[in-house]
Amino acid sequence: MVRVPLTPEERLRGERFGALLRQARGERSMVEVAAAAGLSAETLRKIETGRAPTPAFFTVAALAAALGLSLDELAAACAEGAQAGEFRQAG
Amino acid sequence: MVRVPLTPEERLRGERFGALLRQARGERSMVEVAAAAGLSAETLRKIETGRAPTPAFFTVAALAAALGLSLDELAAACAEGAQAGEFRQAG
DNA sequence: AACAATACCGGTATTAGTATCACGGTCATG
DNA sequence: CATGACCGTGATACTAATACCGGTATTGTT
Repeated sequence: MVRVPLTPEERLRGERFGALLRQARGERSMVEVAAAAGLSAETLRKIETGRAPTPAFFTVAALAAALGLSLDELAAACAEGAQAGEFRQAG
Repeated sequence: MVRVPLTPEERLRGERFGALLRQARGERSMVEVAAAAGLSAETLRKIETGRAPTPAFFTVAALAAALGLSLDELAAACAEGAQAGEFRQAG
């Protein structure tokens, strides 16, 4: 076992992370936001649904820029949720 | 061609990114910082040397927390450096 | 010189992220 | 109803991130 599989906690964190992004996307379409961030819509979908629980840093950075989110707040929101075991909205 | 290989620009960005992290690490050892961030020292080394140019978001978040860095500033610093010639948006 | 700690490098194994292809649902058109 | 366009989704293909092992060089201590 050279690479540890993602833990359930990490997957849960990914789901919260995706939920935050989806919420921030609001009424905008996946295609539009994905294009603005330079990703494919499928990749954005996977991130939002938690099927890609640990996306690349620059992918997230591009998404955050397209959505007007702060990376620090995004990470903090997920970390907080992980500690409390509860989903806490940012802002 | 299902997944586009990393472009030279992305690799260069990874090198700048790693250099920033190494600078922020200062006198602390790789082992210590890696442990603080919950990574293996080899992974930290690869990130710092640019051999892992696009690390995972939460990996970077943990590193930034261990180093006392802001994710937004980190991303901004790399984006600034990327002004050299990176314009690959669709459209 | 021997020993220990740190950092660099190549190879290797395994999981995960990302892009393309193909399908179902909805709305507008004819 | 049939057709087409758009969105979201699942399956598939392929590259990259992460971790472990062994070896090497440098530095500091004894």
